Amino acid sequence: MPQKPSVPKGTRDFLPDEMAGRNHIFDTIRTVFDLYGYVPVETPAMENLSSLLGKYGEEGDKLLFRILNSGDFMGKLNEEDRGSGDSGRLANMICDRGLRYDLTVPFARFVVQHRNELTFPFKRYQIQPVWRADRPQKGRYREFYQCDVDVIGSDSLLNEVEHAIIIDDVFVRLGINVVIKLNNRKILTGIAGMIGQQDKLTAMTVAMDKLDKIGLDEVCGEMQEKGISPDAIAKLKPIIGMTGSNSGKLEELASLFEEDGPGREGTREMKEVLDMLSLLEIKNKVEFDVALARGLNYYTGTIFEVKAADVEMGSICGGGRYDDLTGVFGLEGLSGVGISFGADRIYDVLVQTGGFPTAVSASTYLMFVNFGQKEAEACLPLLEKLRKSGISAELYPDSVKLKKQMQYANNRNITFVALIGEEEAREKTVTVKNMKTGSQETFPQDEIPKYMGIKS
RNA sequence: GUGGUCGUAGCUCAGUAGGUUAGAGCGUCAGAUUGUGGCUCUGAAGGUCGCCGGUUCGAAUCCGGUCUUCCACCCCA
Repeated sequence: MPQKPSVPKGTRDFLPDEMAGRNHIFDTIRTVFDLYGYVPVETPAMENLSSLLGKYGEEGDKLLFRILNSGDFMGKLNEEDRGSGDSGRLANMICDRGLRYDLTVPFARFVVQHRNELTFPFKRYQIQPVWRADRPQKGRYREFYQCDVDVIGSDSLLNEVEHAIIIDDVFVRLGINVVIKLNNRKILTGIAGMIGQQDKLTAMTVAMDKLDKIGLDEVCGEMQEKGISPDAIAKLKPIIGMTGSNSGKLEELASLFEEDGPGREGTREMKEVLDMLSLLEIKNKVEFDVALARGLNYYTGTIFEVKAADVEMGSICGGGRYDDLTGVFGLEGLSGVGISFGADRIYDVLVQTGGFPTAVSASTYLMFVNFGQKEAEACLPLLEKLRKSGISAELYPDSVKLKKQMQYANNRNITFVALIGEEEAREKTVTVKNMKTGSQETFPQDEIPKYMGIKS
């Protein structure tokens, strides 16, 4: 009984044409990461659940893919656990591992584990898939690639500046216009304190983050629902609705905070980052946005979010500073900052903007037609010679009709087809046809590399 | 996780008052053209109409469930 083949919800296959586009993205990002002095690492697809749970907030825990233990895991449970019907509780007992949800938390684990083998500040990049049991939508997948760069073991705001430049550099190279939004968690903390709602910080920021989407009134409405007093909302409204230049907004904001509080510190940091950035030639728009919050709750300082300027898509890059992510793994006082590029969304953006380079994916440059065992054998030394000189070449594997072999070459965008039939084999010649122009010529086999050299 | 939506040939889609053999374009394959692709012409293959069940004499069509797609919420890359 043949079953209809399929892949799990939210996952995808990638065909060669798509891979060309994806590799273009990965190559560009990797080139930039290398250029700024970051080194690559990889970590396993699965982590111990204990490393993952509790790092992303309640929502994150729900979206973790859990891996069922091997062996007789049910036999080890007592009656009460087995029959409890509490699937959440049961899952915790029969799953010890899970698929990673992002690259930052595994990296924190990695840093603590290998601290004695690393040189700090440690600048690493990591390009690997992550998994989230989210409900799929446009630009939202259950398996997708993140491209992370992080510096760990340095408090300097130079790192934030560097990451902003990396963002700009990557998107300029990819030909995507973006808006780089910046904020600082300390500013948000300061605001919450100022309006007397420290305990409602999360509810406040979650609501504020929706400003772009639902507008000021709706944001205020949501905050009211979440139990923030009307008094506090009234104070908050002018802050959220603040407009003007980055420095103007910052100054206005700073004046509202008390001298030594986190709010003042946040504005000071933000100003420093923006001032340094103004010394550089950033092509994309950099915007200080008080309403930017970001969900992951381990961020403590600067936060980043990048959106495509010309396409409606969620954020295509995001990140921030986390002061104590390694603390939970037993290494205190190590601050890090990092950003993550979402390769799959970037791909979707490029598809929509038509931004992929037009060059067709390079495949074989020259193909030998197969006229039979003997003739094919005459091609082998030539194949070898071409490949050694860096020309990608292949021999059609089966001795089938010429028409079919030509069609194959045509479909695969192969530039040259070389024919060594009975006559050519006898005369030690080869006929090379240029598939783009349709012209062909016959010459001694020795001259193939020369011919290719001239033509390439 | 909540609400909605989609699913017909490899691809893009037609096809309902429920009624014989479910169609088109593109692609594929074969031939016209025995050593020459793209263009043209001719022909062919290819479908349990997502899956399971129900209503009916009869279901691609109506109903229920399920899976998938896409969308909103939630959250995020």
